[in-house]
Amino acid sequence: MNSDSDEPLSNRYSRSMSDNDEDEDELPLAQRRMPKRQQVSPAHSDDSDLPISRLNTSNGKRSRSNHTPNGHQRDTTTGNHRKRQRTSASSASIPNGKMSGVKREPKSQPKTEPVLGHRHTAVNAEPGTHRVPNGNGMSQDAPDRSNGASNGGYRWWDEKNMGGNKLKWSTLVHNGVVFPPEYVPHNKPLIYKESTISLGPAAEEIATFYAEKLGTDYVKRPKFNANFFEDFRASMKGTPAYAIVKKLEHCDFSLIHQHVEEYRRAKKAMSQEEKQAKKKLEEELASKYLYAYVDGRKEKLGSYKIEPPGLFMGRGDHPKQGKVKKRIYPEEVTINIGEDAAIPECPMPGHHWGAIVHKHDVTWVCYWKERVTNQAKYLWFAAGSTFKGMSDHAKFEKARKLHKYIDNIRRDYRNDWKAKSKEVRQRAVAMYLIDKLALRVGNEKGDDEADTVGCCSLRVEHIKFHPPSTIELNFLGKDSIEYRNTVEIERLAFEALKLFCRGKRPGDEVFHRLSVQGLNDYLKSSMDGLSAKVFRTYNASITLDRLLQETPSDMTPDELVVYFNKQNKEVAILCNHQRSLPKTHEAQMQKMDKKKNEIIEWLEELKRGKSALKRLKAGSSVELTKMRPEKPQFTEDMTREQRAEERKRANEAPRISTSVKRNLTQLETEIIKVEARLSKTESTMIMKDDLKTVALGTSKINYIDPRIVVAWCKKHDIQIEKIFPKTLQVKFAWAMETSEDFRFYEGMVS
DNA sequence: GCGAGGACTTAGTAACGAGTGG
DNA sequence: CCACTCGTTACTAAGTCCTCGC
Repeated sequence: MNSDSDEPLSNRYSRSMSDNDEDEDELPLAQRRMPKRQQVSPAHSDDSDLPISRLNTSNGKRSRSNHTPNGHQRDTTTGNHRKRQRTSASSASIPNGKMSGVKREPKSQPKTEPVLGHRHTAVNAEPGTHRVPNGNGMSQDAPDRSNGASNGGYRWWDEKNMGGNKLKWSTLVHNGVVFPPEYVPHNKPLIYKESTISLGPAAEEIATFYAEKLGTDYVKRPKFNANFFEDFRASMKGTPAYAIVKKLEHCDFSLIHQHVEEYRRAKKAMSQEEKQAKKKLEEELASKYLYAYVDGRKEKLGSYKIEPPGLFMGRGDHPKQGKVKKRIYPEEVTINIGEDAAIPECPMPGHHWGAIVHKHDVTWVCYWKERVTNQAKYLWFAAGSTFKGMSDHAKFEKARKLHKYIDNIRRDYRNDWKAKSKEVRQRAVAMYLIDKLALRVGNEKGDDEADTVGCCSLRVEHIKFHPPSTIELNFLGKDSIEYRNTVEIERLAFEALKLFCRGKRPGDEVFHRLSVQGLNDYLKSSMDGLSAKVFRTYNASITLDRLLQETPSDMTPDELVVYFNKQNKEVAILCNHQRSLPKTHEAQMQKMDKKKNEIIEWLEELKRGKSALKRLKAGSSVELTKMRPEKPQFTEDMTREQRAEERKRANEAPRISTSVKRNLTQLETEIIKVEARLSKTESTMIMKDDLKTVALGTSKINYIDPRIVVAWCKKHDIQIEKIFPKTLQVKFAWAMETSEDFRFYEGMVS
């Protein structure tokens, strides 16, 4: 517990206003700085305080929906204590919102001299000097010892001093990036009130974006349609269509939609050779652009393509969904490259790069501003690159380090639930929720973004209290994914939380005194580099590590993989990683159910036969009735469609009763086999239904220390490819040599 | 000290294509 | 062999966290 005197005056002031007062009129202060507190000394901890899996909660039900769980929008006139209006104001800071022509430097100045892109004029380097040997700077092909690795097989994890540098590279050479091709009009008209309207190329392209989305849920959303139509109509300005096309309801995109469908069909129906040719073309392009040289090493990029134009597909209730994302031209793009490297030729004739910079402290090769959200977009290196690998490794080492501090941190936040200062109490309860429930921290969001929340931005309407100490959380989190969890929490935290909500309106923030910055600043005082997101990584990884320790020893490899996925699922549920219900899920379940019933039917027949046989003398056999599906009757001249039709008919036809003979030994072995098949079918069904809305991949890619997986695979003699697909093996190349003894929370470098 | 925005990670989904079982 | 499933990859939106400039 920190004493008042340790605090800056500003905090004391805010405390005097709020301490122990649960006044409903209490206004959030603009200042939400947290007091510094004494350093927590590291200590080892036991295995207590595991995060509680969502499965064990009284109500493990989770669902997903596209609407606000609470069914209503926050009252912005009364209950809005949130800082908003960030982006709208900022977009105005760029005059006219355009960059073209003017070579504009991105706001943050590079450490090295920036060079505004004047039509590929080489910068800093005198012509012809300090250049990589050949013209394009990509000649010195380092030998690729990589085995498909993204970084030429460079084993950075063998180096003494990996990462940690402010400067990320000394030399950077690449060939630039590729732009989406110009639009080629198809001249299919729009139908408006039953007459055809030919659109100019600009409007036609936008209409085509929309036609591509027909059939999806997006076009059912009023906001999506309204935003689209506004931009669509604006694109018609100056053409005759502008005077005619006034309402989306009267627009019929079916001719364009037809064209889109035809194009899709044709693409699908391409011959093998055509597909090959296309693939080859793509590979040729990739061979020029997909790799860059970092300090002389060949490193793979994540992508070399500027995003093509289209409609902005914002998730959830995004205010800007449906708006048109315009085509990006080189003038809007900033290239980051080494001073000595040749400046890549601008791939679009008649255009030039927006700017060329030499920022050694960042890892992107190109940057532009996306005009709908005003967000910066970058092209980065691939997941298996040295940059990403090092940073991934550092992320997990940081999470492992947290283990040394976690006991103290938990002890402290429990103590702080009783603190005098409300800010301290709010911070302590928020930390508890972040730790226990693996919640995201929840930054403030603007009015021009979907209304989603995390821990710090939780509102009163998101929590229900069920005494003595159970809370029911229901809110939309990242990507507007619903978080729904009813969970028992510690009594003191429950009481504190209830107090935070007392007298507030539904739209008020629960932790109105707490800021993300304040929370993270405080965490840093407990452990160097600690921030809220580390808890998610830590709890996800340590949960899996511990669960895997309990692996039964008598499992077959197949069973082990199933077992792994089951534990992986626990982690995914902890992190609330969801996916949408697969469209065919219901049908698949029905199919499996049918199969299961058929197995049961056959099993009963076998058992009936067995008991019948017992009444007969040894060596005799019995007649059984086996139901077989009808076989499809194909003829030579049948078309593809006819064959499919026939297959379907046979499948749906009543099964044919056949008679088979079995003796006792045959029966007994078959019963065992069929029982095994039945149990496998049943467990697959349960698993499938369990996982229908759970996404396992996200935790595997982002939260689970890959060394845990590698160690487990080695220990149980499971091939790594059963757990990690090829791309993950490349991404986690640094973890592949982990020994089977590896434990997430032991033996880490401090 | 604060807000804006820059840099980077994390996220779900659509498209693709390899594997598989009838 | 062929259709269908399912795992994988590509894509890009949406978070986190920190720095920068006022």
